[in-house]
Amino acid sequence: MDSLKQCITKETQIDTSSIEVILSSFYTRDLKKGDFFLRAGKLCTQMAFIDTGYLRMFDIVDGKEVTFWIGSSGKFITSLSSFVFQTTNFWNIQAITDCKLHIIDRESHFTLCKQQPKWLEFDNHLLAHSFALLEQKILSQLHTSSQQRFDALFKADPQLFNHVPLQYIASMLGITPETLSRLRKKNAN
Amino acid sequence: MDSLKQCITKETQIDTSSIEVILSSFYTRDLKKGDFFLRAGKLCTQMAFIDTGYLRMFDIVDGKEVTFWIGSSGKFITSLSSFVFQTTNFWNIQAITDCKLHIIDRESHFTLCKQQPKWLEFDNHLLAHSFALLEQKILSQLHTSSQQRFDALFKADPQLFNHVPLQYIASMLGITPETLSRLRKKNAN
DNA sequence: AGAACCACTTGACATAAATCAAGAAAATGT
DNA sequence: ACATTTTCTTGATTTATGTCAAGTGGTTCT
Repeated sequence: MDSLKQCITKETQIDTSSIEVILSSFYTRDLKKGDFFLRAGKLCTQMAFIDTGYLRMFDIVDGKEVTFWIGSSGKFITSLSSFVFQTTNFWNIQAITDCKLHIIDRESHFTLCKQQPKWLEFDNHLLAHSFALLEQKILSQLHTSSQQRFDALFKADPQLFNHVPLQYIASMLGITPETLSRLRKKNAN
Repeated sequence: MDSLKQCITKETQIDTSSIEVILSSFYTRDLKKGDFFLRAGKLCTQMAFIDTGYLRMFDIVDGKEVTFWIGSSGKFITSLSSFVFQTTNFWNIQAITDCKLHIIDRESHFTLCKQQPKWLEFDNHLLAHSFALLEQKILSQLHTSSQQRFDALFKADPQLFNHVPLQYIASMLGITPETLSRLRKKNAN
């Protein structure tokens, strides 16, 4: 759980005993490529920290899969509104590669929130950050070209393109696989 | 505050004294067309229920205004992550028409959350709903055409087009004013 | 009321991106 | 290791949308 520990301690000053309590609320689970972490229509009762691997969050619209987000190591992944508010979740979350996850259950999470102020603080940070990310994503969809979105993503996480089927990346950028292929070619020259 | 009362009671069963306490935490404020409810760079310490009028939430990118959302009567408007987590807000919120708002301050809000379980419940609903809205908006930007987004908006709120400058609506849909003009023409025939 | 401004529309044209179709490359299963 | 399937690339073409420019109608201000 070293990576998770780092992720938390990077964000907030925290004493050894507290971090240990927090870490002990997580358990580790391995997913094989293709396994589902969550399916549409279910309640989401778990939040996962991605130790290694990639997962994608997608919806099926008019029979087509639309990838909303791809999570990679060092990030948390969950269907946030369902996890927090127990509304019906409509996302699918699936492992794109073999994954190692550190998972916390909903009840453990809320217990921790009450008992460990530092976890509450960290969780608040996570929530605010997630919300800001969504807003940023919308903003970029509203006024940037495919080219610009590709460039930004490539700069932010070049490794992604080596580990994840490009069709998912294309979908996440709101473009077709063909267009992504051409942008990549341009980028290489 | 009748409209606000209705908005809350529509969502949850609540006794008379509780709703009165909640309503008394709000105060009313009028905005003139063009007035700002919030400016980028500030902390957001207020959440507003729109009794009458329209407001827009926008950011300035590369010198251009990008409208993120337009709020109309019966909705709440605030820079949510800033209001909840006191992170720096980067949205501008401006009255598009004269507006009547019912406002609650951040401290009052958190006091209410502790003292009135029904308000906490209602707030949870608001948060979950907001989050789901953002997700939906991203999804629609990722896989629908201008035409489809226009149709959906026109169906959801035809009145909007009579009260709000079309350039803001265009921006919110991620298209140019010219394209919106042509879609409207098509729609009329 | 008139001047100035602003918002919207329209047309001509340019461009980005989607679609369709074929083939190459890579990954997977046996 | 081979056959099969999936994923990616490439080219030709079409389509949707953006850009530029001009003109119209409406609103606001003094």
